[in-house]
Amino acid sequence: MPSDTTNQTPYYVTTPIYYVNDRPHIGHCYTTLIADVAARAQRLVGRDVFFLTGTDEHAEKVSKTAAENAKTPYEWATINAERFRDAFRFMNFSNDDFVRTTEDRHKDKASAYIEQLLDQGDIELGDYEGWYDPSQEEYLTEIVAKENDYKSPVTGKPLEKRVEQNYFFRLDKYQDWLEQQITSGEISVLPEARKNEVLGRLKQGLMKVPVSRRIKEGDADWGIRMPGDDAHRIYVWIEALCNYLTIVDTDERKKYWDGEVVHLMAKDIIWFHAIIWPAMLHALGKEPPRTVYAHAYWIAEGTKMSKSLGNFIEIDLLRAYAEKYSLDAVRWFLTTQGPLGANDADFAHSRFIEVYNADLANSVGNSMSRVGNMVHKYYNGIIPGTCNGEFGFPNGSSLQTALKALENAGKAVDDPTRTFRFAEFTSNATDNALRALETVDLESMLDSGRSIVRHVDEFISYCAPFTLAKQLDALDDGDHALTSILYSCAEALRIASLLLSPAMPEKMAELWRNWSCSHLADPNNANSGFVAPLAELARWGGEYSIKKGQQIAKGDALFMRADASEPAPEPAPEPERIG
RNA sequence: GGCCCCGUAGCUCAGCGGUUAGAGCGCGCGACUCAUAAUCGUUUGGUCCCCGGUUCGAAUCCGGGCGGGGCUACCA
Repeated sequence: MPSDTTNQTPYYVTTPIYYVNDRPHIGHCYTTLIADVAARAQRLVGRDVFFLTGTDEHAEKVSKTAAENAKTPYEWATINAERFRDAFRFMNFSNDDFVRTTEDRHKDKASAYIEQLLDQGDIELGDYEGWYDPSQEEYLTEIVAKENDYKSPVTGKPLEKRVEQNYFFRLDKYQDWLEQQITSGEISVLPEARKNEVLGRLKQGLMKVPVSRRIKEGDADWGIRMPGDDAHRIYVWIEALCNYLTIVDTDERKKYWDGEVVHLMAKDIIWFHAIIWPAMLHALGKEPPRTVYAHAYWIAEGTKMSKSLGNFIEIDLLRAYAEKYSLDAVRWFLTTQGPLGANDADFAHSRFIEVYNADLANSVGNSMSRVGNMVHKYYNGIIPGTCNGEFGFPNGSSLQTALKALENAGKAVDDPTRTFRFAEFTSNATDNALRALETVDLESMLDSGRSIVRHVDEFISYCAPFTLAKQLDALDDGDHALTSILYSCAEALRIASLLLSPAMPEKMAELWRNWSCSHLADPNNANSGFVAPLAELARWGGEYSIKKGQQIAKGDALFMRADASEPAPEPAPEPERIG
């Protein structure tokens, strides 16, 4: 998509709603972070964005742990939902809403959807027969049961064959439709590896899926009752999926479901999102999601995270990293080094430092710092003039003058015939970023921003404005040349900063304050929204460009270089918490 | 058991039939000094997991193997 047009389709991005009994860890933060970066990027583009996350609260175990902690299920869920809210606030996520499945706005609509499916015959009563593991209180599939010799994989006790009456969703009716939708890409299942997995499994055939649970003696009143049958409640998973629709199923928000719907999640729950949910939507007469994107997992210092090892990277460790290296650095590391593809990614301290120094301190931060410093040093921080960003062409002389200065100083000039076109370069980078964004390729989107930074660094080394600055009196055109060079560096970095801002909103807002750039509705609030779409903000020499006379303050280093020999941050000792 | 993915430079990965296989990072060297001992240039570095096959030609397609990982529907 060329940068001079703005996609007007509303953009709706979701994360799974998180199981309230979990403690917020890197996995929850990562999925929500990529949703946040995508949402911020789309808002920057100028689209109408709705970004939803929240908590899934009607699980049976929630009422159990609540009882163990002498709380009602709702009180317990509230305490834990707050932990997610805290974690997400800390991560500076820009979600437009936070759904709790215990809210009426969700329950009422979810219940209505199920009722509709019942009325239509898409949900019907039937018998569920399976191998029950009494010790774990769960059913195992025939295959799993057989593999374990019909014994509990956990306790080794014999499994029981049980029959239970349940309501079933006729998923089997939608096999052909699903296959067509996914194969054709109408529902885009990403990454490709996951799409193959889903299609492969689809070929094995679909069964009816149980969508209710019989309410047992002594059960807490928790969850949503099956419409028309108080003996059952809606199975949490089925009810939970409905959140994506319930929360935007209002007059004001329905435009988001009619727009581009993108569901993000980790790979373990792709089946629910790529198969069961689209089939339910189709049965309800709603459009399926446009994109179902399942990322892989984080591992910790080369080791898989597990409950038994207790090595989850929890929010407190991320807080410790943010404390030391800044939150935006953490966001950058997670976004660019994360498991967005099919392979798992490693959260390793040495890697964090490497990436922090290479990408942020030495590249983005340093480049902005050196340019700011030169404007400060040579022009008292006031941009003396503008430039079209073209160097080395016949009608210009700035680069030639700069090279002359190098020659006068007895310095080597590598290739005197080089040319630079910053307007074109930054516009291409912007287009590349937009193209990457369409497939949620955030790493490559952000790299487009960084490519501008690299280009600026290369340009500075090539034309050496600092050498030129020492000969302003000796060269006729010296001042004009220096002005052109510094302006172009600053303007290019300004455009780079826009492309980097979805991952690092606070740091880029800081740069804009230092450089007096008015991109934000409120310069002091990085979350206040952009004053224009990217196509206008990023136009070289356009309305929002750096102007003659604009103040460029040196400011503090955005990312101070990290010392690799220092020990890795550790989570602060945790204050007493329930759970 | 079934199905799927991955295995390419020290690390992370791109390339998926066609000139001497690439990028970023790291390492070494040179240059530079505006900048956060940053930057720029450049070198080094690879039986493209193994064995067979198809082809004028394979990292790329096919078959088989080895190694790593995933999914297999009621924990969420």
